[in-house]
Amino acid sequence: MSSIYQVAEMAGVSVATVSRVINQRGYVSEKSRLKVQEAINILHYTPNQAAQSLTTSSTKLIGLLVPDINNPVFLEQSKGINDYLKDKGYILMYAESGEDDEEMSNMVRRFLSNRVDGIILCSRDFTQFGDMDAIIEPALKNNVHVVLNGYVDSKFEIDRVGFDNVRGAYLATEHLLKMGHSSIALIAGTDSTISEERYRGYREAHIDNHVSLNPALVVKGDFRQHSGYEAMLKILQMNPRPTAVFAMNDVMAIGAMMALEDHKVSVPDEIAVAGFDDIIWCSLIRPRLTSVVQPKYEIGKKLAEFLLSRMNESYSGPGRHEIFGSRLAVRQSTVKSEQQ
Amino acid sequence: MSSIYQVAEMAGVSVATVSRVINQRGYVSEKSRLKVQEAINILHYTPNQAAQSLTTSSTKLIGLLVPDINNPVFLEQSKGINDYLKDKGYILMYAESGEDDEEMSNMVRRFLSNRVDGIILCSRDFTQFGDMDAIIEPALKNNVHVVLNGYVDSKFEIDRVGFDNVRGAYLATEHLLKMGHSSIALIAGTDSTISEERYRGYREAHIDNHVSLNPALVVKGDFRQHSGYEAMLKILQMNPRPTAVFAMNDVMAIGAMMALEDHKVSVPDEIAVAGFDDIIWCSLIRPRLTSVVQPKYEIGKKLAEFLLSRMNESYSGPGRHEIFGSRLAVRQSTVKSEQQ
DNA sequence: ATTCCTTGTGTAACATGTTACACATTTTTG
DNA sequence: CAAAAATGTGTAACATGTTACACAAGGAAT
Repeated sequence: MSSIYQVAEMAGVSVATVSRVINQRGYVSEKSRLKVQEAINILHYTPNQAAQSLTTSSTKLIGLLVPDINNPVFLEQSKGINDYLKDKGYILMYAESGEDDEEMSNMVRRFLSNRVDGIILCSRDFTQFGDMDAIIEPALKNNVHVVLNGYVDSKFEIDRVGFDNVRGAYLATEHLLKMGHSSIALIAGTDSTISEERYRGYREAHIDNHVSLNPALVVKGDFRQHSGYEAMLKILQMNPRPTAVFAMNDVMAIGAMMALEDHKVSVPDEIAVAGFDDIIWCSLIRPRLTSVVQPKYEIGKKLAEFLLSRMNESYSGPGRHEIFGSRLAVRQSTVKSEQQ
Repeated sequence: MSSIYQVAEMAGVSVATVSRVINQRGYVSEKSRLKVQEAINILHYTPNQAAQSLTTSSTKLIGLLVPDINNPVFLEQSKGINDYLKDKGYILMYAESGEDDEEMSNMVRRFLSNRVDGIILCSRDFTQFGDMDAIIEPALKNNVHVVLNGYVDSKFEIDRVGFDNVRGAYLATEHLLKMGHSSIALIAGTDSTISEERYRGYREAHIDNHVSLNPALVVKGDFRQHSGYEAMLKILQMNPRPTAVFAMNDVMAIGAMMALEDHKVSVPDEIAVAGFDDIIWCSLIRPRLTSVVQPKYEIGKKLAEFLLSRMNESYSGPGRHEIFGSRLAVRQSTVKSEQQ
């Protein structure tokens, strides 16, 4: 790898001059500039970011930690983050962490070691981490800002971007109730704030519409497709059988629909299904899946925006918490053909 | 950010000793080790990768350039790459480049600037780039190895991982012919080696099965969903109307199926549809889409493997070219119900 | 007792870039 | 024309690690 010294030597100038040419700063004569430029081309020289960041103490690197790159929700969020950061000259260091304290901590350390300028942490739920503060403390103590997508109780002033889960679940449940269903099974996710909030929406919609809640209708899943499938098998055994199902995320809803397909139960005529997240698969599957729309892309952008404003110190107050609102996308899976 | 000097001072030893503790190299007394460890904990110290890589000239960073993170094909490939690299201590720098010379070149430069240890370039087709060699030359000239997924003519000794497109297209076409279709429309992709090869498979299957080729049955798309939709509209206008369609990738096949759905043409009874890539969506859509299985995950792993073997110099011969074989996943979209 | 390992630690050079400061020219101003 | 300002360039210090080499001290071998 060629260094600035080699360029300087070839161009017959000092390293300071080369540096000035590259960074377009200070005075450089046209003649010197040309000679330097030529040397750079011949040597295919690129400044070493590592060395650069030693002096500037900025790497233009942002660490992004997501639980699962394959999950369409995080994928689209990442896209929002990337789009916002890209033209500001930042580049992402992606890492996948599963949902596990240990690994998360390691990746944060790895990011710090790479002296990222900031860190974005995404999770389905941070409450599961024993001590989230312990994970982010090393970053904060070293003046690297962190923003989160999700929920945490933290003693630090952290910016968070969230989503109105209560309202979203409320909308989906209300819609099902309005479609005439009075017995709506719920496929829940793992114990977490998200699950709690979505449950609360489900509950409140029942109360507001004067429909009694039946705890027996709640089946626990784990946010993954297979658990949706299994949950639906249990629901099919129920007597009387519910006429609608609300799953706490789309992936489980799709698993549920597959179970219904395998058992030749028609959707939505025999059982209506609604999901949450509005991932792209909702429009692919037939019948198309009714789902709560989460502005994933915008959430990603907002995360990036929060982070950048912290980094360039245009904001440094208490932790901000932006909550994005909900909308329901009504599709075939909840609307009987004769009602269309 | 704390540095090794601060740790050394706090522990009352020299920086060399701290370095030895961190890298577990050389002799360090237990007493010193403990003092250093404690200082590290108190300061939340992490070695600066940038400074580290100055001396070791290794960053443990691998640059990965994909045209579109949202495309399931590249996503799964990335997963394969990431899984292989992760436990070897490497971390990925993802970048998305669209399919454009300029941007690609920039990102490679950016990677070099970050002194990545190696670069993986993915593309649907490299032949579209005027001068691929110009893009990778800066890397190679600086001793940074590059591996590619796809096709290129290069004067350099580059490892490539490809896929047997001819055979894949052959299998899909043959399958359709065997199902009794003699008029098979082809939804082609953009001009590229991939398209050419997939066309060749389509052609050869016809010849081997003594079915005459009809150029009028070929409709051009661009590998994207919408173009598949449009192409199918044209196919529906044909007279006589073909009874089967083979799309050069799944995304277009799915677009085509949506067009058929909108026009109430039943799949596979009136028109059979087959795609290429076997993305996850094939099993989501109804009827499930018959598709050529590309071992995307394995391709990703192989890319990473090739790169690493170059990097640690366990291989340094001429450019290798591994071609993965094909298999057809026959699903509902090509098999009429009474034949099942 | 003398020589030779083994263990433990520090000093200083080096990796690559940025930049404050010094110095030399030119050009402009009064 | 002298003084002041603008332009152009180099030297050296610094950012943060790694590591070769020097030096000490304690035992073991001769």
